[in-house]
Amino acid sequence: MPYRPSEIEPRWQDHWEKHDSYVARIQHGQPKFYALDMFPYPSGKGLHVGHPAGYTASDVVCRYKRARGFNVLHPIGYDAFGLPAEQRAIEEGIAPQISTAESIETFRRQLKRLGYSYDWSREISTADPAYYKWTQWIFTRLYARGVAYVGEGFVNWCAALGTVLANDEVIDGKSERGGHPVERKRMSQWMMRISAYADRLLAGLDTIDWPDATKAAQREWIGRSEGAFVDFAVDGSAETITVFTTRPDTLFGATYLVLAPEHALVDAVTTAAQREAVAAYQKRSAARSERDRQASKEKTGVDTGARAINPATGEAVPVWIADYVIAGYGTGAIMAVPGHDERDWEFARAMALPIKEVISGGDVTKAAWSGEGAMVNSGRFDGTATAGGEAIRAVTAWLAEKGAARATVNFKIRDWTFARQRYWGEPIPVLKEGDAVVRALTPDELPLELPPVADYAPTGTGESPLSRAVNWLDVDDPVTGRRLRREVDTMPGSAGSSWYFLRYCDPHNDQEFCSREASDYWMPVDLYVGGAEHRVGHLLYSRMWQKALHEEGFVRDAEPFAKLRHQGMVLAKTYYTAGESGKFNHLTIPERVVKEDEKTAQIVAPGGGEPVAAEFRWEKMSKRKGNVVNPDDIIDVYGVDALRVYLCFLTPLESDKPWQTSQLEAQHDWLKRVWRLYFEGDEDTQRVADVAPTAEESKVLHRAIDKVTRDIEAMSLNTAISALHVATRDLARLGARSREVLGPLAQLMAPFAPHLAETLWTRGAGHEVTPGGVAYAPWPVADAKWLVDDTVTIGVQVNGKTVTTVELALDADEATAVAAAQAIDAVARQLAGKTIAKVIYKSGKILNLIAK
RNA sequence: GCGAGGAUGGCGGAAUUGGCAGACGCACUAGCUUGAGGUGCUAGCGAGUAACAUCGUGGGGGUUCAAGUCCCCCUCCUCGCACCA
Repeated sequence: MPYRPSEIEPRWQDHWEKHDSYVARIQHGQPKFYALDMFPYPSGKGLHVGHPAGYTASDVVCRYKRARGFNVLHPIGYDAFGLPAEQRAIEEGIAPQISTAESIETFRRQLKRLGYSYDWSREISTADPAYYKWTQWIFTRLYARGVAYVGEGFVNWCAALGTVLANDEVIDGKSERGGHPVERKRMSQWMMRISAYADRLLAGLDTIDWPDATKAAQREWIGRSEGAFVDFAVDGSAETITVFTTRPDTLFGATYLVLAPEHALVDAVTTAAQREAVAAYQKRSAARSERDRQASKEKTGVDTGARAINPATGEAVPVWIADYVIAGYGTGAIMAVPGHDERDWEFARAMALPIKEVISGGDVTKAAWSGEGAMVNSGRFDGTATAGGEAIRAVTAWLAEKGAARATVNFKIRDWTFARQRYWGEPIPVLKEGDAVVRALTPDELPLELPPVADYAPTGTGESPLSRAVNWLDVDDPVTGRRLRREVDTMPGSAGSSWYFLRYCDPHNDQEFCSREASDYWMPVDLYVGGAEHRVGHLLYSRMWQKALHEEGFVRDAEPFAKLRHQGMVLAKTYYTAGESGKFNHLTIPERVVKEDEKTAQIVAPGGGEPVAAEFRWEKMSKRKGNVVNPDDIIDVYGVDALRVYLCFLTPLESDKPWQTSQLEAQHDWLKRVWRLYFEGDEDTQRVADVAPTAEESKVLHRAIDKVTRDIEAMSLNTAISALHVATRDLARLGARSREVLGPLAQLMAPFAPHLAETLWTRGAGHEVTPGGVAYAPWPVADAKWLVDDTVTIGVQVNGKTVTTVELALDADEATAVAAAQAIDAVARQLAGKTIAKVIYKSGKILNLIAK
């Protein structure tokens, strides 16, 4: 019988499940390994092959680590709250509780079919009250610490969705979901004071093994900059305008101030004459969405009529408002130094404001000079060099003495809007009287469960559909004895995912979110694999929650994820046909592809007809583009082991993966060849025998052990598979049948093709069937004596150019090597008529003859 | 504009960190096998030549006995951020 994945795969999956093969238990004294996958959002569409790309990589590592003696925790669950289920509820009237449960069932079935070594006893769902009880509890702790607070701020209001969105849910001024326009609106909101953790979030990055790009993105997002607050007294007023600047050394060149249109002092300082123009400008700015503001870099603004005193020069400078100054950054006010800041220079030009040179080195009549130089026109500081920051320190110190400045550190990161006017999220566990929060719920009052509602549609007023749950809404509070109202906002989707890695450590604990014993043992996560799209969202929020819990002593570690790797997206071809313009921009889902070359194709459009010309592009799989591959279909034909091997082999982990069925078939064919190393004939006659391996066979095996081991450690799974290709090919050629060779080979296969490997290990190599299976058989160790040859082939160069190769004894000395090289015709030809002036010989590497 | 990462055959990609460029696959070509169920085996496959010579890792310079790898300049691509003072 040939290799039949459809028969062996379900059998082994049953075996693992029945024997709890991958259930993790705390074993003090045994090294632990915690491998985490970013848990999926269970959509109604089911899993697509994008999910297994990352999940397979972490599963390979887990299976390898078990064999290396680690106590492995590899859990899975569902990030179940979120907009899609709510949209379905609105459109189809299906309660999110029900549609989510159905989706989870589909996901669970599909994930189990993929043969991952998950500990299913730890499965969680963020929408399960037993889970979100603790999300709510953590919220109350954060509230007690003042980390969660109600703040007035500008939020992204999306009228079409009837809700407020987080910054990272807004893309190009439109909602991430649906692409609806988003505008800025002032609103009272639950916020998370992530800004208070800015320094620690920054410092922690130096302690963890994460991709550089991801660290860079987080640093950028946090946006630390050193500078100073500088006070400008408003002429003829008691008000003071404080600006933030990173260049106090340019203060003598500050020829005007600019306030953000929303700045709190605008009304107070504006003169009567300018009141009308200022009001008009403010109104216009408010109506402009972020998108509009960003679309145009053209400088606009209005003079408030006010004059402020430059604390360095004592001069009165005009105070303007302009929307190039951002209300939420720094103090929302700047000192404009047009001579040395490009934006200020442009604004000064447009508004005919004075430009003054205070740093030498450029020509400020032509452009702003932002380079280094010496201070000029700066009184006592003239001549001070700006390089090295001395000028900045000197000016700041001088002003500080006068009480007009304070050195400070400013962060770009804004507090995290922690509320949605939506139904399908965790209820925020507080009681209010009017707008005032009276108290957070106590632990024994949790979970505060989501009540059923009749209508899930946004109320449109900005209030969540929970405001319709009248019986739930108002409570006679036993603690205060007052009639109080529940918060109708719910938490954002990122709430439940900000701590799920902790719950996995202790998923059934109903006394604590996670015991210290469990988190001390399992945390931190040793390997986290997931998409790069979560760089500044989830991966930042999770770090913040961990830090907050750490601060309170609930967890030991300050960082949750010791090592992070991203997996690439699975891409598939999308076809575009020509529109009237002649450009290939019409997405067309082909019924059939007739022929195809590098960029173009002939396709038959849906409904048949003549083939038409099309171009294809590699794009992320999506239902809309008709290029989704369902793992079930692949597994039906090729088996899950082939899919796993294919996903590992196709590209390095972090690269995007262009879907190529022919490559998948090739890996399936390879597994068939491996099968034939162990079984032959229609009756599956066992080929493996108790015979001593030949030297050649040992060499092939031990080199594979060495390479596969190093590659898995480095997460270079594509090259590990290629090493296995080589080993199995060579062993087949050698006709190997020794148990001493084919047993370990099955173990090397096991992380990648676990089902096949179980069969090869037991029925093939004759090992006993055990509850844990091949995953727990000690990983083979490469014997160094097989890794080196007696002889080695090295390159022979003449004057640095490779001429040929020569086989030498490993320990051949220089004279021997030169003599051997000279005996070769090609070398002799190159050396004809010349004498060897110098010999460079690196034993085992290269021989280079310098001849003249 | 700023930040990060890239550029190697028709394609995906290898290359103990300076030492035989193109491992392993796909696609393609040829031969054998098979001749109902996504076959199996063998060989070839950077360019160029009849064969050598030769030329080849985005372009240009440099360091070195030796550069895909190190240094300088440039071009292009991808991803973040983007009027952040």
